[in-house]
Amino acid sequence: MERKQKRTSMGRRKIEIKKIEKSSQLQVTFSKRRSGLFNKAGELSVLCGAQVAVIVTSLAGKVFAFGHPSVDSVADRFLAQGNPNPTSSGPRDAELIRLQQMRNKYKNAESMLEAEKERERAAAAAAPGELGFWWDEPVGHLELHELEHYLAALEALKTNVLARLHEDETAMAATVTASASTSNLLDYGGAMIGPF
Amino acid sequence: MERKQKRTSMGRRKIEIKKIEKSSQLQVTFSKRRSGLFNKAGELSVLCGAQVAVIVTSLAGKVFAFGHPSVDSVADRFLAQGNPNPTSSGPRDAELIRLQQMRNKYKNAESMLEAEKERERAAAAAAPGELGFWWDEPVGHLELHELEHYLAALEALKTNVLARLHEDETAMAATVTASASTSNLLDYGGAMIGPF
DNA sequence: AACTATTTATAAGA
DNA sequence: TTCTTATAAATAGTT
Repeated sequence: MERKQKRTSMGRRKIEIKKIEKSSQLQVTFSKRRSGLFNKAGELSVLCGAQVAVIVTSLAGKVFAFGHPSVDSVADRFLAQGNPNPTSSGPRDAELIRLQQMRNKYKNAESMLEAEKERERAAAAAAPGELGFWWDEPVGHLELHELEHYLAALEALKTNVLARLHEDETAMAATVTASASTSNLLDYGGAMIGPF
Repeated sequence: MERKQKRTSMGRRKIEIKKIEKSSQLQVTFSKRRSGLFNKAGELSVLCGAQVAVIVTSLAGKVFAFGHPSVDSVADRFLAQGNPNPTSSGPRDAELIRLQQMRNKYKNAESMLEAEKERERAAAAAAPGELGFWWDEPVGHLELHELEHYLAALEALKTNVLARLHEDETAMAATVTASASTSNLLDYGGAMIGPF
């Protein structure tokens, strides 16, 4: 079909990866790129059967999180197989009980998202070979206090990550160099270790 | 400059977003897209001053996580300002004490990454206007048990997220529709709520 | 929110 | 895994 507008755009231009100063511009870029990031995360998850979780907090304190599959479905699976008898003792079981308690507490707040979850389950059922699908949660104005929970979560993850790394110390040492040298993450000053 | 090779590639081709069956190709795609995802996350973080955390678990059980700024530096900041007197009581303080304990435990395992962290701090110092930089952790063979911790972390996050949402219930209801309708995440069956 | 001209990310192939 | 190349996607600047 014919075009009635003259060319109106200079098109995309290259930008430096540095903090955007203009607030309005930052806002729109944040929105666009956050969408893009979540989309990429979703594609990675689907294409590779990977579990993905992304958490983004804007300068203004708004928090967005995204993940696949749903935390709930996966948690259920692991709790079911790893903890047949919640009252038995031992460190591992204690851990599981705490997890279970956490889940119970969580379930109370969960009901309000029941509709959303149901929709997710339906979508998941339609995709053969997949166990569940994603959750994508937004959080309102996040004050500093709320971030504590976010940090606690990452803290807990990292604790486990580091403990695990300690066990595999030797293997890790061998892979650090190779991976770091090929990572474009270094462009931003980040360090990359792995994979192994 | 002249090119001596004949054209050798058909170039990139469009693919469907569905699970890749061929294992070798899945591996390559996982690696490339994981890099791309982390890179995007880093750019978003820098461009918009956003806090970003990404966790990816491959089918094989390898886990990669990435975040900005470092969990540690941000946690320190919030603990310091939110909990001037850890021995005072109340629900909030109890929460903080538990968090503090978690951090202490974490610090024990932390030392082995000291070198990496130092490098990160240096990089952060070189970037004016930034508070810290990223951590990017790999974890070795992650068995089902280890995933419990990962899930517990996400669980904790979600608990808080949902509790927070409950407080802002009215505001949320108004934004669900608008956001969901413009999200390409729906292409994969996901539900998007927010932002608000 | 839509529109393009470009820049980026990447699927294949070597 | 790494490099190349052709193409698909993402997105910066505009309207």
